[in-house]
This record gives sequence, structure tokens and C-alpha cells, in this order.
Amino acid sequence: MDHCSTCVVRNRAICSALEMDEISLLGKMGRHHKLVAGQTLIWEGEDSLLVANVIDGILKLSTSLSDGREQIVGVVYPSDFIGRPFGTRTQHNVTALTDAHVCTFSSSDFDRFAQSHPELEHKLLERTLAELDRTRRWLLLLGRMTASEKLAHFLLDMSQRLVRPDCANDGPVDGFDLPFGRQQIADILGLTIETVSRRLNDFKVQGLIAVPSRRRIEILDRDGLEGIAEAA
Amino acid sequence: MDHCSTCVVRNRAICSALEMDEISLLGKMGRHHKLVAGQTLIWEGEDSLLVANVIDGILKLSTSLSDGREQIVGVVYPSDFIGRPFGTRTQHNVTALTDAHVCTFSSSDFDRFAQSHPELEHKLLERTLAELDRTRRWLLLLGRMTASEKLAHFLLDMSQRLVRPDCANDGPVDGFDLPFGRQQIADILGLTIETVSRRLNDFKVQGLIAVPSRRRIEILDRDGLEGIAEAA
DNA sequence: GTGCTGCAATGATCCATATCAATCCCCTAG
DNA sequence: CTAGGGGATTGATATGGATCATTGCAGCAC
Repeated sequence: MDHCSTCVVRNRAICSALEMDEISLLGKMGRHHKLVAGQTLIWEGEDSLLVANVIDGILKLSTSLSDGREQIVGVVYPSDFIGRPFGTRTQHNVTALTDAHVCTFSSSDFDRFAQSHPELEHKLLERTLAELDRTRRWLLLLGRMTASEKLAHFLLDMSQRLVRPDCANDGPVDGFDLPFGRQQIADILGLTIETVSRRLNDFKVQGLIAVPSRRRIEILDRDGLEGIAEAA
Repeated sequence: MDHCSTCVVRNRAICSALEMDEISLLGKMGRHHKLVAGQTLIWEGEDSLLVANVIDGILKLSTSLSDGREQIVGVVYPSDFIGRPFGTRTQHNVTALTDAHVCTFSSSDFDRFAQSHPELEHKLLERTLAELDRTRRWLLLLGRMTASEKLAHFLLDMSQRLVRPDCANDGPVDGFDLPFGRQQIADILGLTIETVSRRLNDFKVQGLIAVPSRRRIEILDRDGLEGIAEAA
């Protein structure tokens, strides 16, 4: 597969510290993949050592127990990295939630490139530290919050994340389309579909949100929601 | 405060990629602190930009809600790093669980040093990636496991982590002293003290463990515990 | 239109864990 | 020795969310 010019261009955002010809070098090493919604890129326990860069679309990282209980452990957006460089196997499934484009690298190619480009490693470190912080806040949510608090947090978080990429990014939006079905929301928050549905309905009744269609959410009373989400 | 030779020596473990004189340079920038059990090094929301390296002892990272509910989001062992370099504030409390020694650096000093020592950044990246994986597995535990499963996992995890530093590290040990009280176990697992106590007692009755004193645990039937902890 | 199919909403009931309330058991001070 | 105190255990009860079952509804094929 030839190198993909989209990857080359998009990698610019991530490798902004590198000069142009090095960016295209990285781009040439990558392979471009189209994923359809629901398609899994990496399986938990699979031994393909793969690293990727999301060009477009939204993906989930998930792990599950043998009896089918599933927990989503991360949601990945355009320009984010996927996978585990430096010789360790990826620990979770990576599945596209929407149609998506990714640029994959063999872990060893990427490692070699990264080792000789400290600026890239630095960026990666900053991102990883930020992701770790986000994941730790998520622990608080899963371990100590009620269903309503979880959902309020989730909706407020989504309103900040799901800004349309084509528009100027100026803060949270009050109406957005979730890339998740109810089951996935449940798997993010450690709840069941039914509880998600009921608490969402509570919010509707209380006039905090409107749900004009299955996946569409409109926040009507942001302060009210924040009141439920409470203090950090 | 003078630079601390212990820090210089211990930093060797972390900065093994660096030559000796650079290690002592880093050591010289650090300040050595003694912490007593229960003492808090960094408060959530405090604006001290601080980074540290644990020399000795065990510390917890925790966040809490305004009404007092607390979640431990990380446990830190000797040689681990604490804090958030590169300009972001630490997001959680850092509290010593045992008496501890740490070597602190001002975030800006550390950043400057790290930027010019890619080997250090690389190590830090590897550690951060590993910690992220561990934290994501913890999400599964908090979101989808029952109290018994949580506790079984916890005990098995402890038996691997709490190898005595003075002994050869050859795998998990079946008897160990927890550095946590019941409340802290509860705050790690997202449970209440009472539930921790009861499930622990179940394990005792089932002959899986013995609890000769408050903080001591002896694993009598490892396979049995693993059966409860189930599949990943 | 009719019927199917898959998700979401609603309802009824159950149960694991939280909550509230006593003890109990070291451990230390005197 | 006794007394006091903080953590841990144990007990009784409440409840949030899970579970099981049904119904509703939008999209699509025919």
C-alpha cells in the first residue's frame, strides 16, 4: 500500500516540532485504513504490535470479562494516538464507533522513528500524561458517583468533546449527536442500558435536556446539569 | 537544602540511560523530604508545580467529591514518579501511607533537564504508558466487577506489588502486610468499609486467606482467589 | 400499506451493596 | 490493672441499580 497523502498532512498536527521532510518520512511509513462503524481494528490479546494515528472518526477502547461484561476504557478522537509503542502489546479492543480513517504503523517502525525524534516522544509524553489524568478522573466517576451524577458528567463532557471539527472550536456546544448508542453509554459509565434510559428521562422531565432523536442531545439547562454533576 | 546523596544514588535506577555526572546533576537539583505516614505532599488544586521521585515508602493519589466521598486513583511505590511535568497542575492529593522519603524538583527545573535528556523522557514515557494501561484495567474493575471480584483482584495485585524490597524479587508472595487500612482499601475499590470487611471475612471462611492481624494477609489458596477474580 | 428487526423506553421485582447502629478488639496511657 | 479511643467487625434495614419481561417505535424490505 502506498503512503497516504492525508496521513502525511494530518501527521503535521502531531509532529509539529518536526520539519516537513521528516513528517513525510513518517507518513510514508504509515498505511492508511478505512474503517466502517462497528469494525474492530485491534483485538484484546491479539499479538499484532500496531500503532496508529486517528485521521478521522471516533473509536472506542474496551475490555471485557469472560461472561460478557464490558467496560469502555477510552474514547479516541481525530489526531489521537492508538496503541502501545515500545514492545508491549495493546491491552484492549479498538473499535470504530463511526466510519473512521486511521494511519497505522508497525510498532517497530514507529519505535525506531520515535527514538530518533525526541520532539515526537515529547509530544507523545504530554498526550499520555493528559490521558492519564483524564482516566484517573474517570476512576472517581466509576467508583464514587451515582447514576445521575455519572450521566450529568458524561453529557457535559460530551458537549465539550463533540464540537464539529469543521467549525471554529469555541467552547462547549449545547446540541450534539452522540456517537454512542445506549449500550455504549452504559459501558462507559459502568451502568445498564435501563438505568441510562431512566436517568436520561429524569433529566428530560426536569427540563435539563431535550432528546429530539435517539442520538441527539440538547442541553437546555447547563447550570442545572452542572449542579447534578457536582464538585470535582 | 543540600542535595541528597540518596537521591543521587537512587536516581540511577530511573536514569539508567544517563551517564553518572548527569545523574548527580539531577540529584543536586532535587530536595530531599521526609514524610511521616498520613502526611500530604501535594494538595489537589494547590498551585505548586512540583515533581518528585519516590525514594522509599508508599504514597496514594486521591481525589474527592465535595461531600467527602473519596477515590484513590493511584498508589505510588519506590522509584515511581509523582506529579505532572510540562506546565500542568497536579490533579490529585498525594499523601504518604507509610513513612516515606521523596526527592522533589521544581517542575520548571525538571522540565528543563528532561528536555535536554531524551533518554529520561523516553523512560518517563514508558512508565506513563504502563501506568495508563494499569489505570485502564482499574476502570474495568470499578465499573464492572462485584465486591468479591474487586477484593480478590486487589489481594492478588498486592501480593505481586508488595515484595519486600530487600529480598530478591522472585514473583508474588503469599504473605504480606498491607500499607492500607480498611477505609483505604474501600477507597481504592469503590466500596464501603463494611463491605470490604464482610467479603474479606467470606474469603477467610472459605479458607482462601488468613488474616492474622489487622494489616497482615496470607493467601492460602491462590487458585481459589484467582477463580473469584475471574478472567481478564 | 404490512411485517420485520433492532434499539430504546417502561414496568415489576430482586438483590448486592450502602447505610445506620452497635459492639468488639487491640493498643496505648495512666 | 483499668480506661479510653480508633479502627474493625457484626447486625438490621434501606435502597439504588440490576435483572427480567414487555411494550413501543423508527427504519427498512417487500
